[in-house]
Amino acid sequence: MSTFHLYNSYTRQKEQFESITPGYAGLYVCGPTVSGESHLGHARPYITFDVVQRYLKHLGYRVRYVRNITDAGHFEEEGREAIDKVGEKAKLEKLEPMEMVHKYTSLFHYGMRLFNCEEPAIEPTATGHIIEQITMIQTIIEKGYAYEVNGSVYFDVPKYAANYPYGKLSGRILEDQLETTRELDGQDEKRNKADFALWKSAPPEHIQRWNSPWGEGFPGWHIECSAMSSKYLGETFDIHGGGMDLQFPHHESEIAQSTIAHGHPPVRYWMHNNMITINGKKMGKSYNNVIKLSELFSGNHPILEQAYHPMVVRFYILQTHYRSTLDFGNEALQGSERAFRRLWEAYELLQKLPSGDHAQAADATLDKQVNDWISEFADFMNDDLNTAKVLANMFELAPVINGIKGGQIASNALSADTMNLLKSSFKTYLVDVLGMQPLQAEQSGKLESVLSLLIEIRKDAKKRKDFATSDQIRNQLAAAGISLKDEKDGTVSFSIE
RNA sequence: GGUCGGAUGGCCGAGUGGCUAGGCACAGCUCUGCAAAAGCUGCUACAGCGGUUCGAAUCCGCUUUCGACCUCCA
Repeated sequence: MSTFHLYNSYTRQKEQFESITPGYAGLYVCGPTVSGESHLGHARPYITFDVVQRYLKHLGYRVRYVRNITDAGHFEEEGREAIDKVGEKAKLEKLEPMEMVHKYTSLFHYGMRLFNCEEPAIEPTATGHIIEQITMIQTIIEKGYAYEVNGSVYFDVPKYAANYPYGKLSGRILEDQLETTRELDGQDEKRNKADFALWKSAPPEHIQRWNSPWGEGFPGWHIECSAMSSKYLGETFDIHGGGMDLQFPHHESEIAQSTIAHGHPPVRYWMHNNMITINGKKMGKSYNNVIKLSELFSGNHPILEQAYHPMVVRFYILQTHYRSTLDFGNEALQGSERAFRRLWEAYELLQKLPSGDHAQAADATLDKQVNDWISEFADFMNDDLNTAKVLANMFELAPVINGIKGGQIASNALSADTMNLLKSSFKTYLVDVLGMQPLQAEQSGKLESVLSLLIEIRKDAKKRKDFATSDQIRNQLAAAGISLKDEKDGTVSFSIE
């Protein structure tokens, strides 16, 4: 596709992306609830939407990327006992809510940096926008779509559904919702079962509480995203992203609230990434199969056979289309690690190859094939962010690069223009758009000089046919995690794990 | 129970009405003092049963089966 198309969850079809303000793109992504440590499941949306905002930038948009931090409690609807999740956990851990929130926010940021996710332009917190949320709730009350009971405020869903397409995003019908009745306590407050809280009166034991026109309480879960997204991106903005599990009720409620408060729907394009599963089951606290990011990176978890580098995880995630479920497995991750190493080596090799000065390609067929593969990078990204296909083409190109280096392909097979295009495109898509980084950090130079000494000694030994010595050097370095490779041209390269 | 989405080769996965995606693993070969890497070659699958079609893994129906959402959740 020649222009950027993305799958809009709201219309259930691929649509051409057109921003509201030409040249600018607004992106809002539901951020983490920082009442616990980030886990593997968090990696998927934030890596996915990092690529979205990187690609929008690549296309020339000035992007305002907003991702919130939920640091106020979420709580049950449906009349269950209103428990502030943040407050509750805080008691268990004997922490101040803000102390706990700060701790997990920092850990989240740490994980995002390791994944090489660029920082959002704005990262608003729910607790920092209580006023905005109260104001929005007041507007909804004034418009007649919310009511107060005992210090709590609820959104009138049936009234909304009578006038607006409630349930369109998540594909459900209000009547069905009403039928899935379960008898729960404390439901009397709400007029209708499907109503959701905009503001909840805080019981005495509740730690987080704010003054409001309805007494002391705390905001409902859905209102924060509506208040903050409209504040920073406008009443209607381009893209709203998040995990599929947020479609209902969270995003459906956002649409309802914003539509009433502002008079029009809030979002042009809804994007939802699919879930990560472990042995076919969604990862979640209730399944007891959560792998925290720190465990993933250290390998310290019963499911894990080894530690996995953040870049391997990122690569693994991008090898799958974001709307497919992604099943986690050691074998798959280990495969990704090898594959990524190979791809990255080819990339680095490519940048060192001379482009030559021959205007004509000696192998016109290969030259055209390479150009086709390159031009497909954009086509695939434009087709709803098909990162899997982009990577597949890179793996088509890797043997070409390695072949030129290894001599199986003539150095003048590709024209100088093609070589230059290959170099720049590979960098653009692998590094800038997909956001990949090398597995190993830059070396300090001291280690390199030591290694070059050992390599020289080994070269001498090989000249003397003293293979015992040369093999000893290579084997002991290998044991230390440094592998040597004798290249065809007589040089020796090394890589450090 | 309601709604929705899947079932692809040893594993992970893309995708399409007809033209072997890709990766990992595996086997052979080339290169090499030996390794490693790299290159070449091989491995050709789409849950089952019907139907539509010149042709279906791709469309339709049924069956089996897995999952997601309906409740905090990325």
